[in-house]
Amino acid sequence: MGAESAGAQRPVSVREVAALAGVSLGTVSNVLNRPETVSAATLARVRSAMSQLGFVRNEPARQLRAGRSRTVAYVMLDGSNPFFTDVAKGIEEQAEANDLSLYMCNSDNRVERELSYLSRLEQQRVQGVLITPADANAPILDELPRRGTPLVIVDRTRAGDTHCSVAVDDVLGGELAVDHLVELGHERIAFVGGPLSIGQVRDRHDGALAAIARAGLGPDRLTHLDTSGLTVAEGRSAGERLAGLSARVRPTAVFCANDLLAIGLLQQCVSIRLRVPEDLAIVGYDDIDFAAASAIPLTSVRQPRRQLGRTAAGLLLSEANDPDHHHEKVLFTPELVVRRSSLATS
Amino acid sequence: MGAESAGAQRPVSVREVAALAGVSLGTVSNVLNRPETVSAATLARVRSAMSQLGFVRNEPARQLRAGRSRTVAYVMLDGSNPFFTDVAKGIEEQAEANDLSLYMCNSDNRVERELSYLSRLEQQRVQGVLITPADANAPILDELPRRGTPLVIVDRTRAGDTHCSVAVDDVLGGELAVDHLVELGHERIAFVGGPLSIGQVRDRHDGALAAIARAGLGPDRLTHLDTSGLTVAEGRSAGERLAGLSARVRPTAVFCANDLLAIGLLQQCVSIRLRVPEDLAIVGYDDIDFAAASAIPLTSVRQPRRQLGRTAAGLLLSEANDPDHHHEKVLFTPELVVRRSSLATS
DNA sequence: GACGGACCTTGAAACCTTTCATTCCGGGGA
DNA sequence: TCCCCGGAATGAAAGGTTTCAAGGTCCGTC
Repeated sequence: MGAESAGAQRPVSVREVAALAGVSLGTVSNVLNRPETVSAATLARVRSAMSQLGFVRNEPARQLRAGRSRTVAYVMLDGSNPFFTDVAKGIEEQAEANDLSLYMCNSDNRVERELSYLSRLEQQRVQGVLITPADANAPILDELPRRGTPLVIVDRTRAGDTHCSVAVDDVLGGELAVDHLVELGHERIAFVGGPLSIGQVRDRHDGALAAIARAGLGPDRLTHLDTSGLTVAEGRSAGERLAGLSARVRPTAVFCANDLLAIGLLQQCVSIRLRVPEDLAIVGYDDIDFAAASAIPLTSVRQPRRQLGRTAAGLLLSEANDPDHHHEKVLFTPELVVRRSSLATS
Repeated sequence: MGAESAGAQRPVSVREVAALAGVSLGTVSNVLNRPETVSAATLARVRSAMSQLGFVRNEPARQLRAGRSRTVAYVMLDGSNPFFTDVAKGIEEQAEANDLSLYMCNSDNRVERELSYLSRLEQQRVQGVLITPADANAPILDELPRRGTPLVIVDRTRAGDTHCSVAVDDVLGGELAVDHLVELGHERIAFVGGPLSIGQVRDRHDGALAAIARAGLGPDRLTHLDTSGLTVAEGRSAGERLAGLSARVRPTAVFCANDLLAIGLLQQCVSIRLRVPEDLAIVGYDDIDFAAASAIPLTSVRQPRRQLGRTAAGLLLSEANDPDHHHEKVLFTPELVVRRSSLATS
């Protein structure tokens, strides 16, 4: 059974369509690309031949001839972090509006995968690449545009005016979070997140330090609980380490580098009956949808995710199509959303 | 500033590499595809010419000549549902192991987007398509394979032996969930989810009904709270509707068609001080990572997500490469994971 | 010194589409 | 009746890569 379906017969080309319709290749092409120049009768005949044969345009051939593709790509840092899938939605909106396909690739925070995707995309001759890089200083990020593939950096920036980039002010975000905690009277605060090699983490940490300093507290008041990634599991493990400390030295508040960490941490706190926010106030970062839905609704630093994506895609299209495009760095402002996890009320 | 960077100069072709290295086109091609047949000296010369000129292989041209691409695609139903991104990871593993690129597309549950992606992918001549379809009966799902693009259905099945598919027994999953609630003594149960046009929802509902019947309860004991989608927000709104009922008629337990709904519902319950599980037991579906991390850890029906993806990709590759491939339907068994949200203990 | 063979390299053809200068055709105006 | 014109259709060329049969070179052997 099903044996007859195995044969993937050679696909139909314009040549065969032309033969069946009794016209030349050029006419078939005109039907596809400039139907208004073809007489009604011919149009109908060719179209009927197409559907009769099941003709499908060969995009690679088209692209080879045209020299440019109708595709952009987004290489995201972590496909299972809702923050990035939301950014991707913004990109998608913009791509759709311009009749482009969007390919999403997930580097999963691994530099070698990022490299492999970028090289593949370059070979595909995509119209441009959006990327949240694992390593913002990777040389490949320079090479692509130099060789003709526009590239926009998303959720990161980079010194120099070699790229467009769209980001959110992570230092400010860190300040907002810790300012809030300081205002609530906390004086022993932990920063949970890592590795610091991730730019976003470093910036948020710097912001936290700045806020501590501005509050007149010593830098020793900000403990750094390092993690090896920004996942729920890592948050849980940070929670264990925190729980191991005696109440006297334990921080009274935690600022997590993202919401996944915060959610993991929160979960661990709940399971060991550490009260949030009474025993430990928690602030996350990103304000993903799950933040509001977690054990104790999470105070978090919100970033304009959709808009980030839309803007980035817009810049990419400009770079790809506008001959006198100038690189531009857009920096959005984050916003603190206060919820129960940081408010020691009733 | 930055003006000199605008020029996307014509990319380098093998022809220029050959000229610089002083060899023929064929030799350059050999260097790329069969380096072992080229003498060491020539190899070095050609490679140096390549890097000197910044040569990048033109994949569309390659594909045109070769007649097949090195790419597979996954069209997913909802990019912001962690379930699907986890499935995607499984697919990715398999693709990576076979040196294929994976393109992810997000149909966002909209049939017209699904159609548009499928048609684009077909034109791209991808090696095959994995899809979790919005409409499992869409005729396009037949047309693609008929015209030569293998297609595997993920997390759904379909009558007939026209496609490979990989799914999880959703009817059984529904039974597991409701069996559990019935065993706990619940006799007024609600099923939250919709629209029923989504196959997964229908099957889980059917399973729930079967369990109710098997327990000797009338079908009226299973209320259906319809939703217009499977999102956190819809779950919240279902929670509001539930809260509007007086305690006498309100169900004592809820089975949600997926975890996003359950998380939204849970959040709503917490905020209106409906106790979970004492006043309302909740069971979700998918066991996404956030399920364990939610307000009250969520009882949920676990599906082997990664394996689903891996297996599906494996079938796709078999269909694309094995001349005597036979269509196969794989059905995995779900598993109930019991957590606090359904256990009325201390 | 000629021959066979191993090892490299070559060049033309093919993949499918699009473009564009050219040809064809019928009709209206002079 | 002839010419010209516009609309419609044509066909060759181009785009970058890969394949493959054929050609070339060098060495060892007889």
